[in-house]
Amino acid sequence: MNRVTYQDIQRDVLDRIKSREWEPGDLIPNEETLADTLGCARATVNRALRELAQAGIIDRKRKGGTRVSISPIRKALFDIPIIRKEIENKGNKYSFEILSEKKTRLNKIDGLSVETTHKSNDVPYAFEQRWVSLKIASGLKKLDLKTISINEWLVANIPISTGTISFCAESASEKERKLFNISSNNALLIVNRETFITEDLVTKVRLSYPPGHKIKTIL
Amino acid sequence: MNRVTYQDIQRDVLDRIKSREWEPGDLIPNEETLADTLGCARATVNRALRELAQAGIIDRKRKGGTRVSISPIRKALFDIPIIRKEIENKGNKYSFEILSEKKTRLNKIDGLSVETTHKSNDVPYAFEQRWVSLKIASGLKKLDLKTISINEWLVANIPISTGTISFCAESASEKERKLFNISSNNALLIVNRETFITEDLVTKVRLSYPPGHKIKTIL
DNA sequence: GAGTGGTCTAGACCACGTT
DNA sequence: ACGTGGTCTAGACCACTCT
Repeated sequence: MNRVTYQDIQRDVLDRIKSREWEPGDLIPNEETLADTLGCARATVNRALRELAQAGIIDRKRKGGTRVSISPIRKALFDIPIIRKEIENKGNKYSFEILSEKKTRLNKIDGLSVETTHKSNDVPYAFEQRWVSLKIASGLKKLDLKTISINEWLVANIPISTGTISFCAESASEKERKLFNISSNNALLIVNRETFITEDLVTKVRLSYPPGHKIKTIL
Repeated sequence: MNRVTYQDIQRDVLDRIKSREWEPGDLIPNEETLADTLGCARATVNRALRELAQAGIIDRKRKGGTRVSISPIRKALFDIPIIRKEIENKGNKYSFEILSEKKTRLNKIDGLSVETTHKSNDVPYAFEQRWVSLKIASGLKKLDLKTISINEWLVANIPISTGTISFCAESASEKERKLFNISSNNALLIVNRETFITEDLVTKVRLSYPPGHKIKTIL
């Protein structure tokens, strides 16, 4: 007699939804009933359903019960990798080159503006324009910059942060056309990121990828 | 005497990481020790840490213990909205126009290929090229197509699915240039999606957005 | 007021991975 | 072999929200 696991319960519930035994909008049995039916503790049912609710498959309300989500919010979870790892995971050699570096102010905050080219097997892979708050960058030595990229230094040294990210498409600038050696198809994928530590803007990045680059995920 | 909640524990752990009491790579106390220290049950600590691990803040291994993540995988969670809602949320009027529709085969499966323009206040907002499996599309009446878009019908009627999504940038085709009325800056943001129900490809979509369109999220 | 999910507890056993 | 996290249980009390 095997125990019923929370994953068993999730499979069971998903199967019933797929088979349309429970349709979108339907109320499903409450935790206690399910626990009795399935022969397990209520806490186990709770964990199974809580996670399904997190995933947007079902909606739960105290007293209101649990329903199959009517318009499940499709959520896509992206991993934002360190570019070095992204390249090395493909079995290629990573390198980077700092094109320029100067002090600038952004929103009246002193910072450092840096332009970097990330390369895969010595071929330009992405172009990065970054501003870093000086308060943060002060911990960043010239020596470090020779060996690791700013972003990697940041993620290794700044454990927790929040921020925004957005994707868009732009035509390549003259500089980018030269860098990526492109002519006709000049549509670049642009990723913009802003990172904050408790209200303070730490760094702002614009990454551009050459035509053909894809960012993938699983729904 | 208030009970210690799993959220209290999460705050406590995050504070210690932010204050660098626990630095990236450090081993943190095991569940039992933490439970004793904080004065709560081990299960409560477990839930708190399990969720932080899901979020990529810490890494956990049986026997190996729990460490502050060295290179926290930055995860970005996107909501994939129904285009109609995306437009209506901006306070604009949604409409769509079916440009073409014909039977085609994809990977030896019979299906329907449909091209649709989604409009915001009657201005083209996105161009959709979609293939839908006929097995699925058979439930989709001509009548339905007049009132709701295919995608909306699908999310309302197909509760569970998995799939992939990817972003890239492409130059506008002749058709897209005319549709969006663009000339010089012709970089489009492209979203490709494939949706499966238990191994079977249900629908495959390519959405193109005109220059300037952004897809945003919070880290 | 009553029903439902949300959470905590104390104890137990198991699974994995390091040693 | 042993230490750690992973999970289940049975019971309890609480918080929300619908009627």
